[in-house]
Amino acid sequence: MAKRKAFRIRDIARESGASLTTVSLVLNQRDERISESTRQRVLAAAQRLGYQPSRLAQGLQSQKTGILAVLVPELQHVFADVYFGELLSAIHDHASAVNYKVLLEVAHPDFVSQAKHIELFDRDYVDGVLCIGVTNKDDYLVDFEDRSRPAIIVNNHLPARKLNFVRCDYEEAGRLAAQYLLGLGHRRFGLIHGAPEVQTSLDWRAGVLMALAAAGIGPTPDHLADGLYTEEGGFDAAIELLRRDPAITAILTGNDKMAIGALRGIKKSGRGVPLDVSVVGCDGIHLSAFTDPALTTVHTPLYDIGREACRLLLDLVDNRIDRAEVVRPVSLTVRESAAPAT
Amino acid sequence: MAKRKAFRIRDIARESGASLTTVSLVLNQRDERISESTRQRVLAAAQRLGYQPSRLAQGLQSQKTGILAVLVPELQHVFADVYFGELLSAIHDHASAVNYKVLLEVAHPDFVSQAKHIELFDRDYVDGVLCIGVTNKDDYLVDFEDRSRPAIIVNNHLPARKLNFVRCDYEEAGRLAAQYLLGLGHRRFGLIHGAPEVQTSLDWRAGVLMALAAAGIGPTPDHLADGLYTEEGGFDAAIELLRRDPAITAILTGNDKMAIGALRGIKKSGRGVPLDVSVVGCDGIHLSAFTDPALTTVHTPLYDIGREACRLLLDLVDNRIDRAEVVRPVSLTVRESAAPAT
DNA sequence: CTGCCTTGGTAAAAGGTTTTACCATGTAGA
DNA sequence: TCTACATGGTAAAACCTTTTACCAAGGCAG
Repeated sequence: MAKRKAFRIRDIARESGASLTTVSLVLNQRDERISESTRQRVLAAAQRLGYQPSRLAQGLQSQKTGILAVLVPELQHVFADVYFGELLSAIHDHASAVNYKVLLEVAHPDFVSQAKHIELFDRDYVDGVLCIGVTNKDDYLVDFEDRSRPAIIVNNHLPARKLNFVRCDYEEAGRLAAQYLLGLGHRRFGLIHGAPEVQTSLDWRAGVLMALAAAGIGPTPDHLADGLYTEEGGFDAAIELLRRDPAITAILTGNDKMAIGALRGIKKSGRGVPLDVSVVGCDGIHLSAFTDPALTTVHTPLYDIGREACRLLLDLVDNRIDRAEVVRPVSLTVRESAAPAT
Repeated sequence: MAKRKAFRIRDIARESGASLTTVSLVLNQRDERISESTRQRVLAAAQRLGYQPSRLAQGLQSQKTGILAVLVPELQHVFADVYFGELLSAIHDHASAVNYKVLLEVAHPDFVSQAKHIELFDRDYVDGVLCIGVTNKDDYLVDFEDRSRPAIIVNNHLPARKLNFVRCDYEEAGRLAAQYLLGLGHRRFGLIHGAPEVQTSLDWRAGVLMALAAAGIGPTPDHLADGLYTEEGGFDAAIELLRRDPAITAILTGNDKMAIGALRGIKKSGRGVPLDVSVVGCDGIHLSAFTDPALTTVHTPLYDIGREACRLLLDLVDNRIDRAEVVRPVSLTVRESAAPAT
């Protein structure tokens, strides 16, 4: 079967006996000047033929593509990660609700070295970009400081750059977790943070340390470990922290994956959670409710963040706003993994 | 800062003193008839201005979009699932290697009821579609039987429909798993299969039952359970199967997520793996190597399948082939979760 | 009867690229 | 001196839509 060509505006003009212009005007509701009878004839023909305008031609004319790109980092199994998955779902949901399409891009080294992030705009692929999982080392983001290429950093920010962002308050997240554990009487803490080139990782750590300092507690470098944002990393870090200081009674982690790893690491070290060691995670991913014990964590509204980022990107694209710098609040979700210090 | 317009072919024509045609010919290497000096002038100008052709205009002319859609089912956390993630990674990798972009679509009820899968083609959004996670109930797929809308079913097939597919041999997967356990001396089996509307789920089950029948074993319906392709489902199913027949010594599952759930369910039922009950999974996802005990499973080459599907879809798009029906072999990965029957 | 305003509609341009068909100019052969 | 044919290049059409500018016909006032 040969390629059946879709009907074009010309076909429906012929079919309805009107001109191209008339058809276009009717279809776009710019039809103040068209008589009702003509309008009906055109509409009927369009309906009958199942006409759909070509996005290519529309885009050429309007200089809009109707497509947004989501730029994800090159990580082992990015697309199998709940964190990225949640953001991606939110973005896709909102985009398709407003008739936008979502293009997927992975920011691997070739992508940035060949300036593909610019090509996305210059070659008319997309109207805007959502960047997720960025780090302070992503220098190519400088190309998005310019208003000419609308972009939003999702759930992160780069202090050194003037970029739009929508994120939640990771400093507050750290503070909440620490204050909760302080309230339970803990005085000896281990911190498992994520990759230090990720700004929110630093924010979270700063929040924790600030709260501890306010309580007169200044943990040594010995009480800090990088959990790489992974379960394995959290596992190793927990074991290492307890080895360095066996008197630790509480461990805070920068995300839930590391907390899940830490749970296992603590058990492996021969201790119980929360009886010997309390754990407080961060993010509130679905799985965090199903660990054993269920994880006490700081809930970051990832889905909201994704949707809001998408919404604001479109505001940027359509020039309804100039800048976007949004910080959303976080909240503590108390479950079973933290208990009073004994 | 106002929107800085990208340079167009007209700009580089003016800049190099050549005509639009000449510029286009040079840039597309259709330049047998252009003198070397003109060629160099054009190339230099294009380089200097950083010219990139508009895909919108190119697409309008060539009637090709350079974009492929990936259609994923509407599932809780699709984008956080290793199975879909692996396929998505493979598809994206191959597509971008050959300069195609990947558009993301979720096949929720509205999407199909509004025939958005057809719109994707008729409105010139994409050149082809890759369908992952389809079921025998996805009637809209009938619209892809027609050659005019190139599509490939990824790692599945629909016996009732004449659709292109690239998948692995799930019947063989079931057979391999069963034969391995038979070889270890097991005679009493429990089967945890995936959703019955998924054809490969039926294939796997048929493969297992065939191998068992060949050994003179005909399990009753009591030995079958639906694990919904999820960890929770596998957990529940394992407990239920062992309740129905406490003499079961081996459990086979249709994917690794269910196997991971089954591992926990078996322990919960007070038995050890593999001492009391052996388990063999299916797929060989990354995580399957890190369970305790490490999972013996049938490896399905998901990444290969995804890449091959993408490759063949492009062959279809460019009319290099007419049909694609590919079945890839699977292989057993022996680890620790299955042991000789006692 | 002339000029002007409505009403209903259309021709043409613009958006950016590729491709087809054609046009100069120069050279060689007869 | 003319034909024949390379060589090097360009104008214009085509892809499809939206928008701007314009036109024809009818009605009305002056």
